[in-house]
Amino acid sequence: MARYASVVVDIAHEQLDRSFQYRVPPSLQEKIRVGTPVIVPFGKSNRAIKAYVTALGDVPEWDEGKLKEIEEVPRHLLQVEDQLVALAFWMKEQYGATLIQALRTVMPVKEKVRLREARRYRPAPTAAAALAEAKKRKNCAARARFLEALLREGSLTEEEAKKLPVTPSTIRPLLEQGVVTVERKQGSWTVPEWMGGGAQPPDAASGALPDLLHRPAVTLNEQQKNIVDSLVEAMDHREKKAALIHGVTGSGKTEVYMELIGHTIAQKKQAIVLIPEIALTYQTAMRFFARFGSRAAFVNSRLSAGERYEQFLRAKNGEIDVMIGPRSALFTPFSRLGLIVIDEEHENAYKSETAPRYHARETAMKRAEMAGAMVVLGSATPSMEAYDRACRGEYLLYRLTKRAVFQSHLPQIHVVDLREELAAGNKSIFSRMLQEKMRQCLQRKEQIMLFLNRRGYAGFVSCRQCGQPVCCPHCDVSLTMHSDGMLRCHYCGYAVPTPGRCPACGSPYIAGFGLGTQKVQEMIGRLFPGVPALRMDMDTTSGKEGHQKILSAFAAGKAQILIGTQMIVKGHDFPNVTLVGIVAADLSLYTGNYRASEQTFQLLTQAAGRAGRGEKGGDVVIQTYTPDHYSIQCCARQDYETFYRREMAFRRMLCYPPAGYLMEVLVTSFQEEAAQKAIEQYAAMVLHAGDDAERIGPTDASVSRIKDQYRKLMYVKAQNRQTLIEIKDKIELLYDELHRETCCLQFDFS
DNA sequence: AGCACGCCGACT
DNA sequence: GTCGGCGTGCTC
Repeated sequence: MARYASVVVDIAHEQLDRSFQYRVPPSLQEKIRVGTPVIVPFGKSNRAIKAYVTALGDVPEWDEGKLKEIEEVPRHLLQVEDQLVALAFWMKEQYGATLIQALRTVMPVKEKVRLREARRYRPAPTAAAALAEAKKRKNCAARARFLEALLREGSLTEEEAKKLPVTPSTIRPLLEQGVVTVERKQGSWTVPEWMGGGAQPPDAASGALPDLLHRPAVTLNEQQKNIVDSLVEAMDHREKKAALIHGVTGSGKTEVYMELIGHTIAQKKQAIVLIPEIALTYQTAMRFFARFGSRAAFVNSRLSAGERYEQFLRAKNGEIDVMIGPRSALFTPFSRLGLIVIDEEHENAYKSETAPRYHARETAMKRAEMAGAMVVLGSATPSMEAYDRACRGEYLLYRLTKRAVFQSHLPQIHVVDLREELAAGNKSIFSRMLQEKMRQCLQRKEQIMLFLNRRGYAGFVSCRQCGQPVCCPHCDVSLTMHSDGMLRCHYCGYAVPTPGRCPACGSPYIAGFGLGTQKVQEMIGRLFPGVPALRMDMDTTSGKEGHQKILSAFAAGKAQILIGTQMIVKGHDFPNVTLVGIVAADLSLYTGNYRASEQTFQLLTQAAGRAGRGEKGGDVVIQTYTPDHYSIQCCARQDYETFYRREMAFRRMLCYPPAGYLMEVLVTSFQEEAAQKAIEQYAAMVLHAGDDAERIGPTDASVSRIKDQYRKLMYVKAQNRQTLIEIKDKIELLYDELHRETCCLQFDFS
């Protein structure tokens, strides 16, 4: 039995973001495990606070005399929080991260900076008098400073107060006297500002809620009805823990989700709906409000921390039954969770980019298992992982093949071989077919989307003489040419004017390569003078509001052509779009990632789905230099099954996921030798691990330096996940022992 | 975060 | 001397 326990204290502050060791009294030894919530005395006043046990041991890591004793194990805690903490432990174990990082992920409320932003000081009516008083007295300089600024500005944030400078110990007495009030930004269940703002849930005032829950908002077609019936059965009898709905774009998956959520609520349980951030539109929000009224709530990255906190609080208090949001909504503290829906399950937005690099799909499965809930996945182009599991019977599998929208047709897809275009003397970036279709479409006064998986103006600049591209001195990536004549690094923002001569060999034969949205826009301008074309990519707009503006302008018909990268094909419906052009499908096909084919298939299918959302039908033109590739062929025939089989064969052959498991080990350091040495030691360890693990690398990462940090990586493949986790644990131990000081270590399971 | 500690000027 | 305002630093 362990005599000492390390705990993390349940307080929202950076400086407390570490563990403290306590003695475990004999009476509690049976009860205390890693992850157990405990009450401990803390600080000079020994106030009792809640903490979680992070480690157990028999060695005191602190002056033993100063160690305090754990007070108690609380009896009836909010089980939700404890469940989420357990989930954090699981995530740490599965994905590799510090416990603190994992806890922070599941308890996003505790964010120091954000909470600060949400707080505002305002002067009370008595403030002016208090200021005069403070000025009279000589030892109240800070007080006067604060009150003066407050009266001048009307209100101050905590940040602004700090700059004056004024510390909390000056403000506290003023708050107690009521001279100053503090205002926390209150969230509300109205549609948030960023979604068009202000509107109220339709039935909020009428109290017509119970009625709504039992009445289907729309009539379901036969397919939808069958799926709902079967899933309700599965939910009630706990036959299976998960299901996958493979439904073509526009086949009405949302209606199925709504029914299932309605059923969940009727069972007095709660539901979480995960949506890729970009797909959460005003229309979607209104549909949920229309059905579930104020029992539904949304979270979103644009919400202030205060608003988000408010929503999570409402969830904890049982005031809501449905939470809709991006992957972080998975950690909504519902205590009676019954259903998790993951829409567009294949989206890579569900994979976290920061430690713990969890996948929302896998983590949802774990949370559902803990809570006894059901997981329902939906996609028009299921991920290889999900479809593989469904095929093997781990998930129930359903298909929705009919478009629910009346009279809408699947688009006609044409594949154009760009090699033939060149042979025929067409040097334009638009094939003859695309040009012709665009012309016809413009004549019919319909709209066109041109899709390009690239950003910037003309890609990189390289020398024809020596072949060297112009690179960023900090990041070792090629710089991208922009229309203002500057070359920019997409990682660190480094910018330099386009050189007239090659920096490497001095040759004047230096020029740009590639294709960007700006270039496409220019070509459109030349081909169709006077036709308004909008462009949307990372460069044209700063922030998501800008994107929204462009999309609304296009939807309102202010332009006939929309040119853009991935972001234009996700989630938005434009009924007047009858032509979608994919300028160069190859751009996403040869990125050097083993998922490139899958991503291309998904992207093309999605882009194709944008055409003909109205009654008019539509055309899709895919331009490519490799028209025979199965991603393109299967997309053109709208044949997911064949794509899946071809891709799965490829994955099996090379043991890539989901046929095997793959772990990336990334070491970063300001000192190149340190990173190199560390990765080599880890590599040697994998070799000794024997078993079924296979090592790839180590090598420099494809971007070998970012912001002056060197990046070394290796991959480990194995037949089962546990092998990889064991290797990960060993590497973590070695890292803690030897490289902690000089390097950062990250894992990525894909 | 929340609290004690210690420094400093002001006042009985 | 003592009191209150104010900044600083620590919490096993």
